[in-house]
Amino acid sequence: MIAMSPAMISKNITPDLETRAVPEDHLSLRLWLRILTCTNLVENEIRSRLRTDFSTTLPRFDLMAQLLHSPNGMKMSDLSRHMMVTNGNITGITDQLEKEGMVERVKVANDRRSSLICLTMKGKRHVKKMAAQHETWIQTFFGDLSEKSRKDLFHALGELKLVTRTQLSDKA
Amino acid sequence: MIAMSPAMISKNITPDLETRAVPEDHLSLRLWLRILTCTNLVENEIRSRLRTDFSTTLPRFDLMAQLLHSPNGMKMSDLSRHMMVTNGNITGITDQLEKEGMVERVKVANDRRSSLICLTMKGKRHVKKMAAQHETWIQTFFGDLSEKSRKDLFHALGELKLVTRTQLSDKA
DNA sequence: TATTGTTATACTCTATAACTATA
DNA sequence: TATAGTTATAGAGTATAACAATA
Repeated sequence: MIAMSPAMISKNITPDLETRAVPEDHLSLRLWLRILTCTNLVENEIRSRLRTDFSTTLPRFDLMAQLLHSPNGMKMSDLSRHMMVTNGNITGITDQLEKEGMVERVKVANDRRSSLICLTMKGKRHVKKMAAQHETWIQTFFGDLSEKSRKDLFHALGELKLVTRTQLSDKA
Repeated sequence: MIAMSPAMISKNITPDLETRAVPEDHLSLRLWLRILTCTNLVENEIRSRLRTDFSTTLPRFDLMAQLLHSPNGMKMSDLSRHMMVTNGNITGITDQLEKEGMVERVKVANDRRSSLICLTMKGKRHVKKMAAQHETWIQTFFGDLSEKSRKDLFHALGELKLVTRTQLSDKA
């Protein structure tokens, strides 16, 4: 028989990362494990669907989705920061996408070190389709949550992001 | 100069995955991108510290942390479900940890196909140290969030986890 | 027939670090 | 000196799928 895929694993069972936390553990840890579980749950499913439906991967989709909202293109260092991965990775993903005709490196006049990564027409068409589908997926996943719940969660996570980032840069 | 590591990237700048969302995007998508950003922020830092301080990786730590709360060991299929990865991966990680003397496969009488993965004494000592340190990190990251905020967030994410899981198993 | 776990394969993504070329 | 991007290297993690042993 075929082994279970992560997407299948996410579905039909209750235990997850969180299960390792015991009641005596502190709130912060349990909170973190719950965040991680939610993320893995959704992310596994998204990765699986991107592969099945569009023969692509999450980082590739992320890069193109970033570009979708930057009509004038982005520098690779910008992409690196936005996607929270190192420079060399962006080079690799860009190389692939360029080979597939999805993006192109456009030289700029004022700084000859850098170039702008832009979607081609083909890339733009393609990522628009994927992004629309992606958003539908997310809406389905979270659809049973009331708008108020989603808004509250959004704001609470904004606070979390802020304090976490503060902590991380404090000790840098 | 040395390229920035993900941990460094996470720190000193504002833009992130979320930045790709524009105001017209729907709430669910923006919520998802924010969750993802929070997770990446913390996860990158944890991965980096596990590597630096303990020469290990997140999946390896996760597996050992799971075992810490299962004194009688766990079957590999259990670990697979808990960690939300496929069977073969658990075999690989277990092989590594067994080679390092951190865990052992213990045969059980009633089902000769499976064995229980247990922490060795060495592994138990080691993971206890790591888990304590890991919890301290998390507490620091989230430390500036009030207890009420953390509790609210915890419950809200519980709801999210529930509805997401329902959605995912509904369409299975 | 179904399950547990292993193996083999191939691939993506990743960090690190040294490097080139600009600025 | 600092920045933008590339390259080389090496490794981890992953899915897929076929497989053996057992249930």
